[in-house]
Amino acid sequence: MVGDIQAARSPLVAKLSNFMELSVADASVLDALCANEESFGAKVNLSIEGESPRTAFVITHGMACRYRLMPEGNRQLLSFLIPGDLCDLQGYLLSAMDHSIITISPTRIAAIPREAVTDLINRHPRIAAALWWSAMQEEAMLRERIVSLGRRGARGRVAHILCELVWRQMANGTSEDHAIRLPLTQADLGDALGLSAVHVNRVLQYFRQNDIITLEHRLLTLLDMPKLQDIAGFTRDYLHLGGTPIDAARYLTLLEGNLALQREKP
Amino acid sequence: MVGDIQAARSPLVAKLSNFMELSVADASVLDALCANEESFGAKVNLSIEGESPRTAFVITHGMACRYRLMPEGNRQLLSFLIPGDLCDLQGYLLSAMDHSIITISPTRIAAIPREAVTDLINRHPRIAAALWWSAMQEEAMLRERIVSLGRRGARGRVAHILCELVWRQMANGTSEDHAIRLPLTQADLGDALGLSAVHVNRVLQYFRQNDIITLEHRLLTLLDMPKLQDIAGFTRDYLHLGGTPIDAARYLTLLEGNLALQREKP
DNA sequence: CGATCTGTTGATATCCTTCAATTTTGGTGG
DNA sequence: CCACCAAAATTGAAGGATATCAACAGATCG
Repeated sequence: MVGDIQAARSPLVAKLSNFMELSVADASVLDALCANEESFGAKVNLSIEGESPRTAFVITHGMACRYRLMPEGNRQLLSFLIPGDLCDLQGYLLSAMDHSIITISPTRIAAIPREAVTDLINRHPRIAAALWWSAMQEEAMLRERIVSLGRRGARGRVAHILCELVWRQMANGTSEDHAIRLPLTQADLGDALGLSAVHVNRVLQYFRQNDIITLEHRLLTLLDMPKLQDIAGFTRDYLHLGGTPIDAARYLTLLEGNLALQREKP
Repeated sequence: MVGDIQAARSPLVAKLSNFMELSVADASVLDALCANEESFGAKVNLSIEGESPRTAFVITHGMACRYRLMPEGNRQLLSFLIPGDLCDLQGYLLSAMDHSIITISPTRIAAIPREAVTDLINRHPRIAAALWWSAMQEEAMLRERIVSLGRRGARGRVAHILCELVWRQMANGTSEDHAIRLPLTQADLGDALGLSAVHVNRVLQYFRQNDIITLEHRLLTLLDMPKLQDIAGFTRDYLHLGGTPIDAARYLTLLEGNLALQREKP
């Protein structure tokens, strides 16, 4: 389900296609969401903790992250946002952000008006389901990070996040064969993994010396993905890239049918 | 917004009332969800990693937790589930659980059929919004746990989780004045916080010796909540207990109006 | 009322941090 | 295109927070 046909499509469509076959109509609805792009440079705050959330948006290019600033001045990165990621779809329900979002590399995002979200949910049950799937995937990634921070050593943590980023980029059609652009500094990785930048460096050295990865000029290549996954204890299960259960698919078809019926009536 | 009137209500209604004033009709719709209770003893698995998710459910009594088992045999607890918590509302979209759920103390849950969820979303926009709010709160708690594991020391972690549990129980009408039932062992706390049980013990000793808490016979009392919150760097902001932004409330009223109009037509 | 969890305490080990110095890389203006 | 500056990466040494091991005391439950 990963890669292939989606490669040509927008990252959003490619990503959601991992969940479920989308019709051409569905795909164009999704692509329409990405119409109004805005560009930002690196290290620009898109949202700030305490302020009210910006409109929902999709990442179309580049990379950003959610983070929290601690009283002592250090950071904790919470998640990375890559093309195809949907952010804060229901954010308008909250009065204040509980964390901030900042771009890492130059990034483009497309705002999604509140009404568009409501419309998708009311009139496109299949896409709505895909959005929920996406939200559940995001939650699963947060849980996986908790597992990393709680129970994996430094090597496992670094290995795991590298695997995750590569798999995510394979899923959104943005990677070239186990190699991805990785615009993160070692300090960024440390802030994401609860490690010091120095220690991240030593772990990366170790991976390089054992021919597991190369990482230079912001380009990461996994030379030995099985080994890296083994060090991480990585399974891609939590990304739920395997498609929908049959009865869920049937249920969605049923909902679509009901909706068509309703529309004919008046 | 916390406590008071909700105390008499079901935990679910009490919890969602922190987000938005609910009508009597809304409350009875929610209470109807809790109709079919099932009882479980302590340490009973409600869901198992790899198996297909059970129907969505609400916790009505007791306590459970989500967790992952590591290859070496140790556990990482991911979140605690307490009365009023909604679980896996859209779970039927996934083919396999990526973690397990186990009861901690004897627990009662009420299954929510898939159709009930769809119905809420289509016909009760206000309740649907409350469900989203609840989901966003859950996500925020996961992020906060990441912050704890990544950037807080042992004392901060323990302090933080205690504060969180107390605030959550205040929000669902289950606490008595800074005191709550805490059916967790020190090993459980360690598994949740990425600490050894031994170290959790030492931290608790420290809190007791400094008259910050008492914890005996599974009853936790915060003697000095400000101090504990200070040690934790705890703010309740991320729980979003402060109510809806005005324009979101207006928007929900608008949606309800549209819906009523639609219903009159045929 | 004995068996088994749970909690408590001390001693030792380890992984990771912090600090500090140096090199390398990357970006920017002349 | 080169010189220069700031940011990032690298390396070594020393210290600290927490894990692990082990033994015992207390609580809980059939």
